[in-house]
Amino acid sequence: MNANAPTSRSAEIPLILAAIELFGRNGYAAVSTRALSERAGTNVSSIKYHFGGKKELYRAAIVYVTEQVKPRIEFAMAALTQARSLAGDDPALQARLIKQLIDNLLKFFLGSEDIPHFMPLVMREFLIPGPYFETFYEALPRRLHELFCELVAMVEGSDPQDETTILRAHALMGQIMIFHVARPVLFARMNWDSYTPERIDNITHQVQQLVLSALQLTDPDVESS
Amino acid sequence: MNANAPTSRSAEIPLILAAIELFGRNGYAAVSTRALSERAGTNVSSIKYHFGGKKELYRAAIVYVTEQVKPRIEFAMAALTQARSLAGDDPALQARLIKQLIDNLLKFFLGSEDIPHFMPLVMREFLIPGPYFETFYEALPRRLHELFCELVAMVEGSDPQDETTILRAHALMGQIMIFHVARPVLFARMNWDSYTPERIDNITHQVQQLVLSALQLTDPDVESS
DNA sequence: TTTATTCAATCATACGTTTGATTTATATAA
DNA sequence: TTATATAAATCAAACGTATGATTGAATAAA
Repeated sequence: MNANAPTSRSAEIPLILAAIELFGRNGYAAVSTRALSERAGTNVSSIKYHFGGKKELYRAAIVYVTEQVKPRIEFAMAALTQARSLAGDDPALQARLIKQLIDNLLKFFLGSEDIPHFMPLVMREFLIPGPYFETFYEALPRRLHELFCELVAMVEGSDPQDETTILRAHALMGQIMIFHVARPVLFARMNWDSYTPERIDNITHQVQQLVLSALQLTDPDVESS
Repeated sequence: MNANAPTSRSAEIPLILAAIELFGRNGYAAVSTRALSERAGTNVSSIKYHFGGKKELYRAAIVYVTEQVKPRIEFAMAALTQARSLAGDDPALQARLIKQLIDNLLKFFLGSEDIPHFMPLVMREFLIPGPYFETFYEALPRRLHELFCELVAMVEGSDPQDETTILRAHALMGQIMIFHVARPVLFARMNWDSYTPERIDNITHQVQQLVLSALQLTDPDVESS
């Protein structure tokens, strides 16, 4: 029983990776089974054999991405829960927690990560829900959203379930998300064609300052003028 | 010479409206010429006759939407330019200007407007640029972006062309945009299925407070506690 | 052998486009 | 007004192609 024997089920992962890439770039309808199998280096019929059809391959791609990203979110949730008990009522610690989270999220959304090509697919499902939105929503955006609500509730001393808290957290998350979502617009405006590390650093700093300011926190790492 | 005679060229507008609706809802590749012509109540071949093909119909839809929305943005730009000279250094007036703009934008993005169905198409082009992104970008998002940068620059006393100003304005716009863009996520989270006027009011209020706070302005319409 | 996987070839269908005839509108002249 | 010529617009039908799905033989592994 060789665990990484490439013989059996060898076409499944290549097909899923091709699906993540092509569906992410062009959308479901614009990608043909032939294009998928060609990118994966397999025969067209392996899609039916391994998954049942094009739709099921799309679903498998979403499940795959979800399972890749889930542990990170779980980890962040756990870390936050732990940090929350430490941060307590200390505004400086709260501010650092928020800065850290913004930094992580922006690197996650904008940076070239180790799992390279899955973001477009995630975003597509995020923005234009497909038939498997539920599968995806429960595992990813919901957790992320709850995470952010916990933070806002902590700072403002409110209930993380409150409508107001959720709306405010949602709005603040928009400051991060828009840099991924409206990328074409920002790039056209700035004459950019990629997010370099320096640009991400600058964006991170500006967003951190805006969010801290919005939450009436002062940055503990900058002496006030 | 009856100006509104429905006889000649009567299939053009219905086809464009069908294109705005269907392309907006399902994306370019997922919509067939037959579906378009059926929705418009015309024959398939009128697409070739009036526009040249499916691609050109898509372009016509973008141009149409652009021309519908452009005057509003021009008007808002003019109003802001005028208001800016009045607001000057008065933080209270600046705050009211910002509140007003946020209110307008959220109503525009979330509310059921007079031109009812074009928002999904606009957003699609916004998020996933098609071959006619340039046409669209110059007329809409660019103006909106500049508008917001002007405002931020006014409040912070900075140059509207500065990278920092643009990034901060971009981030703040995210607080508004996300309520349109991540609509499926928010709805799933809140168990909503539409933006009612009350919900839009609440969202508007929260975003206004967050943006004012981020820009270190106090709301002139609320006495501080 | 039995089972799992790949492959070239084929199926019916849906696609965007095109055709050629037909209908409708407009203009001109008696 | 009516008749007629020209142009504009619509239509049913068909074109060739690409699609997702499927087949059955071939290959590999247990």
